Amino acid sequence: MQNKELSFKEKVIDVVKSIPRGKVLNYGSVAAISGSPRASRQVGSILTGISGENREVPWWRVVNKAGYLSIRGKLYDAKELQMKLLIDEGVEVSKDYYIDMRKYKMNVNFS
DNA sequence: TTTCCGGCTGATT
DNA sequence: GAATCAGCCGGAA
Repeated sequence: MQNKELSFKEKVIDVVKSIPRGKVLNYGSVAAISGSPRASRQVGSILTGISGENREVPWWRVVNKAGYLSIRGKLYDAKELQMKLLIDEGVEVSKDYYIDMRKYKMNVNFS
């Protein structure tokens, strides 16, 4: 462990854990807060590693900008779980896996 | 170090 | 909001 600071992966996890219940955040914002506004894809890749194994991180509150549950590949089955969890928190999710993030997206403030 | 891949984003349409 | 194209970025092999 040579990095004095948290790795990008750790930062992303920390940000996702800070997302309040009933709110959602897009990958771009999480990536930006983590230090790389263009590394949105990495965020998704990292979330893949915590989903199914780590329940302390509300990865289901992270969606893409279009409000779509962008889960693909391995987590394809988790897509239904994500929708269920979001609805349980009060977030409206369409049967087509789309979220009204215009109302549920968390306000990110750049200090 | 180079190469590849991936839960994306922005600009257009 | 939805579909298509091209560009970015970090981690693993």
